[in-house]
Amino acid sequence: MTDNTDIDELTRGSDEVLLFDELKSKLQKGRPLRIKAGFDPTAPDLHLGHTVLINKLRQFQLAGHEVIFLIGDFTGMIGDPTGKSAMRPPLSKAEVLENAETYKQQIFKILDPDKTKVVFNSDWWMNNEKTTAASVISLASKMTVARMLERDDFDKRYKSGKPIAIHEFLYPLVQGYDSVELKADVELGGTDQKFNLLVGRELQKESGQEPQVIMTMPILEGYTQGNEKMSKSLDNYIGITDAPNEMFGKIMSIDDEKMWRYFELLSFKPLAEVEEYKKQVRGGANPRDIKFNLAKEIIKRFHDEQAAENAQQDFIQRFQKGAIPDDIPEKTVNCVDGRIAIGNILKDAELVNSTSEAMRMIKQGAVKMDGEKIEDPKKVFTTGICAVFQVGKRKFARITID
RNA sequence: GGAGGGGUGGCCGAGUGGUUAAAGGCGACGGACUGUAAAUCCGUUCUCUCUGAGUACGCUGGUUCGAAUCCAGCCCCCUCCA
Repeated sequence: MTDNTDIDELTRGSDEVLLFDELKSKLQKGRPLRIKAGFDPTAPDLHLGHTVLINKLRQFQLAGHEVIFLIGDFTGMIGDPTGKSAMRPPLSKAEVLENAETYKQQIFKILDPDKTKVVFNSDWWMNNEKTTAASVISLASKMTVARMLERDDFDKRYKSGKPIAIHEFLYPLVQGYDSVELKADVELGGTDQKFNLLVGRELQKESGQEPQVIMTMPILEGYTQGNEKMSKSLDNYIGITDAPNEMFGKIMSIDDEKMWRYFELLSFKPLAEVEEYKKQVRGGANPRDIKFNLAKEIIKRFHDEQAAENAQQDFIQRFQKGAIPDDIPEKTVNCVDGRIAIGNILKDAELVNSTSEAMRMIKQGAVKMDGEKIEDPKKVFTTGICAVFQVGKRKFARITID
């Protein structure tokens, strides 16, 4: 079981722990704690941002605690308050189970399947005598509007006159009640979840349970410029199913400052070792080489050691020595009358999104064929050619013209 | 139910009859420089059969030689009053 010297690692990277002393005393109980974390049922396509929380679960798991992975298939219907009101249509049981499988495939690269309990909150929210409309109203009676408006998101919207739908108030209550149902000792969530997690504490107190400790984890920034959160819609994410080379490249393009954040939140290396890296950089080591370690560790986690090694070699070949990578996709494009223009080749091979973009790329000197720059945007090719086409530094395809 | 404000390109946001594929910013992309980092500089950023053409400013229709800009109807969003 965890001893107190581990508490720094256990709370590593966390944004807030409420209450820290309660966590300490819970850890001293000498029994495995019940660690809860909830996930949306609709987005089983995880990226590194999601894994910040999962990594934290892993830490608790390694320390001997019981991890409860809650799939919010009922709360998912309400839709977490984000301003877009509207209930989301419920997923069918089959869809939920399918998504759960996808989740498992992904999270078990980090968590131990034998020690992870996966639960669905529809189990106690739907078709269950305990939770009738009357009990929901009773639950709602435990919270006041003023208290609800303490939530930052609600507060801002209320003050600025933006609408808040009534059902949005139910979300924190429902999520909070989940903690009662699960008798959670600790609940993990993103910083944006703080309010919801606190509601869990309140409701547990109401029902005579010792309140859960809440630990919020920061939202990981995307790997591209700026500090926006990593998300699919901003296309600044590193997916955990990304191919090794892609992962390697993305991690290498993180800027040096942000790299430390990634180390703190994503690496399993002890804090002391990370400190050592920082010292090396201060002493003049090239941050790129430190970043190599990060990239390899992450790829090893989601692929394997060999893949990580290969990705690094490929990276060195490609970017330090300017070679063409060896795992480039094979594409075949068809021409109409035995002829096809360069713009259409690049578009059909998905190297660009439109022929207009192809034109621009050529004008900007970004297009190469077998390493030779293509200057003529109207260049026409005929059947039977097979060559490596390149757009910019990253996009390659071996294209056969058929 | 009444009064008012608003819907513009990935986002923010100018533009109130023509020189507007639509200022500016952000983001993204390409090039230079590098460590495919950052910063910086230059360029690009609707589509197509690309020195030309076609679409485009919530939707539909109208006025006009010409509309994102004017008119009518409709849809959606917001504010205040009840």
